[in-house]
Amino acid sequence: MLDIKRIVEDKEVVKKALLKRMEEKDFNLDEITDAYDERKEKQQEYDNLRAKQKGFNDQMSKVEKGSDEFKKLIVELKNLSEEVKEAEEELREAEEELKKKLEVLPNLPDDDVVGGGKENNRVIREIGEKPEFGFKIKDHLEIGEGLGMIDMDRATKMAGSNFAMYTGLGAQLEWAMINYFISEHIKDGYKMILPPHLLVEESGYTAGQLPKFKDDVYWVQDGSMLLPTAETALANIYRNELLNEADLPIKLFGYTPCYRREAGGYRANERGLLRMHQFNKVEMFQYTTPEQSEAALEELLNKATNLVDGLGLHYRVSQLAAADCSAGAAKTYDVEVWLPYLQTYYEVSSISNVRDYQARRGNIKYKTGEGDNKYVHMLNASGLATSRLMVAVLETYQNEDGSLTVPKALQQFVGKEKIEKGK
RNA sequence: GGAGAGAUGUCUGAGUGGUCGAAAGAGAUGCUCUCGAAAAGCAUUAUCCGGGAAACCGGAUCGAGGGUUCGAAUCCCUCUCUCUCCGCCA
Repeated sequence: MLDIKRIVEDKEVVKKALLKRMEEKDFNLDEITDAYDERKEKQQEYDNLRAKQKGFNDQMSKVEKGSDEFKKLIVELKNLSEEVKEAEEELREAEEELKKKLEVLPNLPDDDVVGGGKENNRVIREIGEKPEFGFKIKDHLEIGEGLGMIDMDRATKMAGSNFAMYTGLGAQLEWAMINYFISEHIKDGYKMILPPHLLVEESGYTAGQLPKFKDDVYWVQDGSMLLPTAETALANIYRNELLNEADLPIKLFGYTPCYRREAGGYRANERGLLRMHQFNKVEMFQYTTPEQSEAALEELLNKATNLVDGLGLHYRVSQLAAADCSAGAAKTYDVEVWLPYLQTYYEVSSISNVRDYQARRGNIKYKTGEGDNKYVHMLNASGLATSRLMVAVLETYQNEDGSLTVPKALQQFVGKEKIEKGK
């Protein structure tokens, strides 16, 4: 949620920032400031009427009940009461109207974020080299299924399309990655969280996924949603709470599966583990002061790339153009690993500074040393999405004989250096 | 799942229709005292919206939403959550 005052005071600046990620026809700031003025007016009317009404309280308490004077006052006050109720209703409507217009606006991109969509994403770092193979390589499914690590057919039988089942060493390898990430985050002083997976609607709203993405999440019968990412949970830990400045930054990470309907459908080549209704992800999260958040974003980026480095995969880091950032993000980096079979880079981590966007939606503040209450800044970063990394690991570490070398960092967790057929 | 009790400010907790944004205590902060600290005394101590340069003024907020009433923290209804007892169960 954007700060309405910012829109009122700096309309042109806000407009210019939004134009980096939206087309002019898709938003209208004048409508918003009009709605704000309308609300202000309705509030004034209501406040005045209420003040008048409350002014009679003293008098009423002193007049004898049932006396002529009492009866006379009642008649007058009944009318006033009606007016107050009308004004209250109008105020409520004006407030709702303003909120409705305001909450659909995405965050303002940072100054150093370029405008436009995907095509303007800027690769800022490229690490390692595309692996060379002296043989015809297989895709991750062929390797994984060949080694008994993944069973797509049976997963589909029990769950429907676009679900995967990890079996045997496949499950162990997936879990090894999670373990590896967890141990690194703990080393870095991040606090581990295992949150609920079913969340109330309000949580989706605070994280910024609702109302926009209501068709992309799974809903269960009593009105809760299955979280599409641990971020949704981690962004709600302190909802409606007041934190202390001394406690910031708060650094957390959580592991959950991510459940997504992927309502848009699939591209033909996104087979196997690339886009699933359920995938595993370790998510990092920080609550900071406004002054701390930019450094925190860089810290999270470094943590994410360190993990990919540890796996020995080739990857690049992109800074996303405004329209490619998720709605809440002011600035986003993507870490994309190289997939040898598809000959393309795929996102395994998205690192975003949402600044106070989620904090406004969830009313999350901190008390400064001076005693002011200010909105916290919040940052989220995958650290990392393991199911997609599995694709890169399977393809990058495949051997000509169909076996798989286990990346060094994972060997202690898998208990093997190599995965071979039938062994 | 059944029965009951409850939800008030940073915390504990009083408040059953008007003078209540809310007693009292704790905590915190400031001042006095002190070489310093403790103790003691005094003072201050919610957030949001609107107006104002400011002092300050008006309004909202006592779990959430609705209702009754001229008037609601207080009465009624619904919901959420917490606690106790019983049942059931990883």
